[in-house]
Amino acid sequence: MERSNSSDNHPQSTEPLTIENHKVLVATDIALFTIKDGIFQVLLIKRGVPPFLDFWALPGGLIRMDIGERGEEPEEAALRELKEETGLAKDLGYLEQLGTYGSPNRDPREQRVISIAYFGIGPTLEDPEGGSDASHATFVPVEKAISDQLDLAFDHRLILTDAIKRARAKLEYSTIATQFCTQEFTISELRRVYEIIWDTELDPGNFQKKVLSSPGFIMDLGRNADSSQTGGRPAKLYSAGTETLLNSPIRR
Amino acid sequence: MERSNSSDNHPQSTEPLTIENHKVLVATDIALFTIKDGIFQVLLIKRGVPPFLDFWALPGGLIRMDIGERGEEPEEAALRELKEETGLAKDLGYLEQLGTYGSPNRDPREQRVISIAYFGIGPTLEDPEGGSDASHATFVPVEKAISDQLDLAFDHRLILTDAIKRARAKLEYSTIATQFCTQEFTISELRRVYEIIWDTELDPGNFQKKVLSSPGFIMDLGRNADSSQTGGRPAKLYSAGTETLLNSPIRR
DNA sequence: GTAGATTATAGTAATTTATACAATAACAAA
DNA sequence: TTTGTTATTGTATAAATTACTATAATCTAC
Repeated sequence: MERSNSSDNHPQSTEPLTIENHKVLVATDIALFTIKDGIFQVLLIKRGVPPFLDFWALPGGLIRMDIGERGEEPEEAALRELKEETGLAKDLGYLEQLGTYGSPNRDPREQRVISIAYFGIGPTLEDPEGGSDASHATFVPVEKAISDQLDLAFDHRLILTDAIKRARAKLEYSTIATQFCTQEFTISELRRVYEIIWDTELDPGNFQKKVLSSPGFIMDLGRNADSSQTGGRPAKLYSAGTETLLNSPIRR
Repeated sequence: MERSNSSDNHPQSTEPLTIENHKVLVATDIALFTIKDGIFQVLLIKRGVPPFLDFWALPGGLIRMDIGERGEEPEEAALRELKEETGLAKDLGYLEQLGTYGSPNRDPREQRVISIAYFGIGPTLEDPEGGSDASHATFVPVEKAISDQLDLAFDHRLILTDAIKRARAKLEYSTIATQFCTQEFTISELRRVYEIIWDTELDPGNFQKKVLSSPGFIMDLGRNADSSQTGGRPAKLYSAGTETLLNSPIRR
């Protein structure tokens, strides 16, 4: 229940607080994943301003109240900041809310800031370049990003860890793997998405049968891929199907 | 990325905004489920103040900044409001974040309010009673709660619909069903949780085997339930196990 | 006490699904 | 044309699921 009168008793405080005192800043952050050079990677920016100057961070920023009648939609703010900070031009293949991170001490500055985090997937993109207030934006292998090698700002290591878990879990019971592929792809390319993100090997024949028996997962384009680079029998080309959830999961 | 200087250009506004202008109110809401009288139910309160006076709503309220050093943890705020509004004394069996609802027009009042929604499960509780600012709190069958019979405040029908989906999905691959049971329960009681929430019938023998072959799902207490009320062979008593996720899902 | 009803639990055969691996197909390059 | 490579199909086995049967342990009615 939400109310604008805060006239009730405040046992741990003697000063009466106005409604204004309960307001907080709301930011968004995106963990945007891709597969580049055969490696599962996440988009990070290098911070150019304090706090956490020169630390790496997920792209994001404050929801602005001067856009639209009553401020931005959170998802809209996340996409705007992503484009401002990374110069990313294309639309994302996938975006969903990951969760909200709101611990009182997650931001060291005076003002309390909570963040609505998003989980996104882009197809292999041109290497983005730093925009407005990011001195650098680049894809980083996820293993490196959560390792000790890299200093991540705020609670972004926690957010990123959660996002990686989400990605690995969603591969199993949803069709999001197709979002890591180009618009036209072969079943082998789709299989390699699973192999890279799960760090495992899958049997090509069994994977083929499983994917083809999942209605709405992929659509046969009736054409073959060019095999002059890869060698071997040319593979059929497919595009992403219409279903978002799999009726029976892909197993590791 | 989060920053406290908002010195960048604002294309859709001429007035420069201070950081204070970007702050918003943050509320929490809980969809708290239980099984009562053999029916899947959710805890609702009847609002006693505008807006949405006399509408039904999920328990919740603003995160307070005058509790703790830098204000409350969101989850802490959700539990505090739940207890204030419904008089609920016991601890919950389960609570997780559902998602954040932040559309600019979700609250009709002047101040923009976003809400972090939670999904919770309580064992069959004594009927709660209205507390501080709730004129009435009661469990309502979920089908009735999302039907046209009931007027729900704000976007609480959307939140509740999402929460019900989450409950139905989580039964399949997690052990949360045990949270709908009393501390000691029989396998039949556990099966009835699935049957009630999924509105389906499950084969008792097959369910038994499935549950017993899922490591960490339930723990045998070595005692039998009293069968004088139910008739038939007395069932073994179990308590919730230590695992939270099932390796192989319970199917409908 | 016994018969019948009721519920729990165990067992079993048929079916379906998954897995491991072999066979064939379609190309490129030598 | 032969060889190498990858894609795709097939197949035998293993495992899991499903539908159903059998047995066990209690209660109630007589």
